[in-house]
Amino acid sequence: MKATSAISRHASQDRQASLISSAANLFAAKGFKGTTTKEIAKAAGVSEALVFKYFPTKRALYTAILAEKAPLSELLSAVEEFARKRDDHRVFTLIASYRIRPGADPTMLRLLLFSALEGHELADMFFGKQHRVFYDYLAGYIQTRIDEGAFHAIDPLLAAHAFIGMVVHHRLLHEIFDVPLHCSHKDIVSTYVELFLKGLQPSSTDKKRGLTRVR
Amino acid sequence: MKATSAISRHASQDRQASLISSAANLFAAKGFKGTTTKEIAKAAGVSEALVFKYFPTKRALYTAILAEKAPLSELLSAVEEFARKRDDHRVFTLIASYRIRPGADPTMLRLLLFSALEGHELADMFFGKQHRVFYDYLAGYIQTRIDEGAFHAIDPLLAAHAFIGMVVHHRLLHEIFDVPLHCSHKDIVSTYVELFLKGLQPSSTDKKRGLTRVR
DNA sequence: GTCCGGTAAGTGAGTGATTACTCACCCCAG
DNA sequence: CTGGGGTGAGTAATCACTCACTTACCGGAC
Repeated sequence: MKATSAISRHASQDRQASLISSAANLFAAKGFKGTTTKEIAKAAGVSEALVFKYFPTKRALYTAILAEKAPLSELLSAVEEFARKRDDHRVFTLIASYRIRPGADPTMLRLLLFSALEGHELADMFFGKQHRVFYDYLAGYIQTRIDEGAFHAIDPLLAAHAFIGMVVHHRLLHEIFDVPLHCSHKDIVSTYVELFLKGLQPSSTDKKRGLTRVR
Repeated sequence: MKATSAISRHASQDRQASLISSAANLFAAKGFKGTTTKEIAKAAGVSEALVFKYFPTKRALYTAILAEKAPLSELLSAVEEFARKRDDHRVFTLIASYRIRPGADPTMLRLLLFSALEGHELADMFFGKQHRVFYDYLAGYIQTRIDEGAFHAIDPLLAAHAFIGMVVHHRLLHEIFDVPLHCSHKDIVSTYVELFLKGLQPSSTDKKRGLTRVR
């Protein structure tokens, strides 16, 4: 009551943020169409009318969620450090451990999938502009290792897809389809990394021929 | 008009089937909540009221879609033939080529994902009872190859997840996220199969020790 | 202090459109 | 003339969104 002006000087921003996070959770849980503005308001503890004071439409609230989500930059810079050292295991372990964010946040995978399925622009913005960079980066790293002869000749983008596919699929099974993990996360990561790196080992014929197919 | 009674003696069954397929397409495209009964009726070329003559509720129509979808048995028996011959390449190529059905039908992946996200029982029935058998089968095959010393010691279920993950992820990117394929389907399959099989090759230490970890 | 006025935060009670679903009725083959 | 396939015109509920309105808070004028 008294300290209101000091503590919540930016009350409107707080409201906006809490609306966004409430909405993100609900959209992730039940989809855009499956979530009502009344529910969002209730979850944020305000009246439905107020939602429309902050966001002109339900859709605007939806797209606003985007701005809240962190980019991949932190992960990429961490990965780059190991990449510079040509430490394959660390590079891929790191990537697998981060489990191909959206933010390691379990709601983001659902949100992303819902967006893609429902055909919203969110999927394009999120996946197209942020996530796809990641695949390209990984493919680039694999390409340089191929050039160095550390990996055998393979389509690097396909290899990147394969690795991320293994990890993401596991996350998908676990988080979306409720398949229980039958071993620890650490075991999963190390098994996948080893399997993948072994699959990329240069074959004897490659070494002989010095083959490095470029895409 | 004239031959109606002869040709469509089972008019009601035809109607039912066309309603189911129309509904399946729409649910796959826009989700359960995103599809209206009016749209379904229009797509099937009947009045909205008729929909409710055949199915008591929208949800009943949804669950009825299940019965229409073929089980995995054909794929499994084809795979089993190669499995008996211990022809790893053929086994995995076949699996990858079938692209981990639902029926090679592109709508089924969307339908399955929507179901899982929206939390319908369809996901449980479809994935739980049909699809999961497939993972277990694959894991079983991998286990026997490990026992024979053809593959190195690895958690077989994890390996099965990894392989199917690679393929499904690719399908996901392509069909759900509209990522263009940058090489032919055949190339993708053979690359993935080779990568995977190479990753499973027994290491020299395994051979020496005759290691076959069982889960 | 206190009174004023302007402004932003917040709401209850709607609005028209859309939803899943119903019902009285029609049509026509047997 | 009867019964099943088929429909137009509803209905109550719910939806996203609006509006008239109250309350709370602020900086000054006196």
